[in-house]
Amino acid sequence: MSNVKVLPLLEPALEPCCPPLNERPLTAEEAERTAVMFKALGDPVRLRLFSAVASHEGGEACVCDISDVGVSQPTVSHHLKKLKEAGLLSSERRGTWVYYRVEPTVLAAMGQLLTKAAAA
Amino acid sequence: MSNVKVLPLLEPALEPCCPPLNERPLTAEEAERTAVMFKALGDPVRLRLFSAVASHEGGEACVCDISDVGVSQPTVSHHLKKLKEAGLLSSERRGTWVYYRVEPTVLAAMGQLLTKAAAA
DNA sequence: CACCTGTATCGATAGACGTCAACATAGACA
DNA sequence: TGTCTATGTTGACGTCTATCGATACAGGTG
Repeated sequence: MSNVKVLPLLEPALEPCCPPLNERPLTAEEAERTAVMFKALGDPVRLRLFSAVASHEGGEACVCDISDVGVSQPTVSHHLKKLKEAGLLSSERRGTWVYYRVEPTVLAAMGQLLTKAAAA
Repeated sequence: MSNVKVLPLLEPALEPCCPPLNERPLTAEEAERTAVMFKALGDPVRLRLFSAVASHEGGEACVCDISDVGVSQPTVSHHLKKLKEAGLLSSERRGTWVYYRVEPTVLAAMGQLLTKAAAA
């Protein structure tokens, strides 16, 4: 089950998933895929976890490095899973610890959705 | 009630609310404010409405121009209110119609949160 | 004034979501 | 093998939220 590909926009990988938000109205399907990513960042705890990983040395961090966000350990695990399912983080086990790292491609795509829209 | 200021990051207006997501871990308060904006775009219907406004001529649109997203009129109104409360849209009544327009400052700030993080 | 159209609000409801305690799993080490 | 630590999963519970029909409000027109 954890092997299932749920990354919403890594399949095309060439296109940033969707056009900038001001180019044309998004289709229902485009909106569905894109909303998953924004929703993933739409929770304060997830935003802190993501920021903690992104700002950590090398753009990756062990769960033990970032789990001090005021919620229980299962909740941290749950939120990291959500971020992973949204394609924003990837994880890798190295010995005892699990390391999460940011997916820069997806991050850049999201950013361009907004900055290109803001510029025009 | 509609005059109440709920825009989460228009008060500073100088700073993009928070540092890029990879500069340092967000504080709880920063995450709280920022998550509101991402959450607003984390719904497919809202994303379509926002994209419809942003891509409309002049960056603004009447509700009647964009309300064909497959949900009832009260639901459209509800989502537009959410986007407005998040600071992403502003509205103005002109005669019979209400026009919504994008708030480019906020949009750019969100974009930089992501693009600066992706670049580094 | 009455009536029509466009938009917002109210109240209810079903489903999604965040959270936790309890338990399960994976790897390290003795 | 057994035990300890780190992380993930399960199940339950309360709250939030998306949605709708009904209704209210605003502005134009007659």
